[in-house]
Amino acid sequence: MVRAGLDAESVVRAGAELADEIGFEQVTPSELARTLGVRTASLYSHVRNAHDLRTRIALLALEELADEASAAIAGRAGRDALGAFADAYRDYALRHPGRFAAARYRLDPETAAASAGPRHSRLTRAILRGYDLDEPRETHAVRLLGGFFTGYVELEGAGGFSHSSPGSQESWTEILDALDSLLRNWPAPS
Amino acid sequence: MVRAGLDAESVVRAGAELADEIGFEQVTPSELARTLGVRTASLYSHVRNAHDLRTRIALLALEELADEASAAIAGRAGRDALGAFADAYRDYALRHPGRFAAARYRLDPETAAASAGPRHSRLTRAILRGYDLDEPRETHAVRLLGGFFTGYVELEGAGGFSHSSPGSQESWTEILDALDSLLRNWPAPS
DNA sequence: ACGTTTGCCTAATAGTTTTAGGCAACTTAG
DNA sequence: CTAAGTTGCCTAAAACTATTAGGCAAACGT
Repeated sequence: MVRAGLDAESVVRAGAELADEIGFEQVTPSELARTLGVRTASLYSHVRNAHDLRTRIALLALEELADEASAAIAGRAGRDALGAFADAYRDYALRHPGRFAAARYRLDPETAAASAGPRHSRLTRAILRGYDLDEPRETHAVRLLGGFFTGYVELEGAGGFSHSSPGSQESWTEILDALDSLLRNWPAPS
Repeated sequence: MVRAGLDAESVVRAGAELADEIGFEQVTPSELARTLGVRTASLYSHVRNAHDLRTRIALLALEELADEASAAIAGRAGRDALGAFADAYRDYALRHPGRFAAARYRLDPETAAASAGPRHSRLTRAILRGYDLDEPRETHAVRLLGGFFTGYVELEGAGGFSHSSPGSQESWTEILDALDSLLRNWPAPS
């Protein structure tokens, strides 16, 4: 019998691949086993259960996303860094819709804390160093950016901006300009 | 045999209720049947299949959300309307996490077009009337707000802002002030 | 009261998730 | 180069889930 030669990592990687093709929700042990050409039960040596499989795909996606964002902002600052970071995020989502959905899979608190999630906040903070915001404003700004990137890309992926003009790319650029301007002129607290 | 007296509407309503309790992803025909005290097969007279059940819950949630947002902005304008709208959104999500997740369920284009989704855009546009933005800026602003509300609430729900100060409520208010200021001073196109 | 509608049931089929135990394909050490 | 150990995959089996078909009786309109 010829072995497929799988291990935990290759299984999760194949799961991520599959997610991009058929959607994260549709990634199940049985479906994944089918595409790998093995019996469903065989996956259980590499992954604890369906939830564990999804969790590992989520962790992989968070890591990849942080890596790409990190590379994108290296050597940049201000509006330049903001644009590069935002584009890294959006490009990843468009290129890997299933992985991006995975990145929003609900993790239990301990897993989330040990994930690349916190790295995302740190990267966002790094960008904000180019704008001098004091605390707590910097934290507000991190949350504004994180929320906006997440939500915009989700709505775009759901087709919310198709069939209407202007195109999504134009809105994206203009909104980044607007946010850049806001970060440079954050209003005084009321 | 005592009947439960269900019909399509009550089944969907119970499904929404269940979603808030155990999470939208976990709402399945069998789980719903269990809570309703009927056999799984019985639900199939009211709902075509599992996907149809979820779609109907999504449509209900979109409708409810639009109703609440609409009521919230009645008689308000400017920062006042913006805050009321945003709070309606966020309050709904905190009060009904399962329904809110349902509202982001991927609908096929025709269903989406016939849903309350477009009403959400119209409501957002109504708010923006208080700020005079010309096209295409108004569209950009709709997308900025829609994206931000969606994403912020999602991250908050996932626990992204717990265990760190300042509290989420403070960020929320400050960010709304900041967005209000941005809408009044949207930068000229580059 | 009568027929119609409809809400729910049982029965059956096909597929998914997960556990247990086994064997053969590789790997490593003597 | 063989013996021992590890590991990757398999079959078998139990417990669910999704879905279809057909039937009966409760409720409803006349």
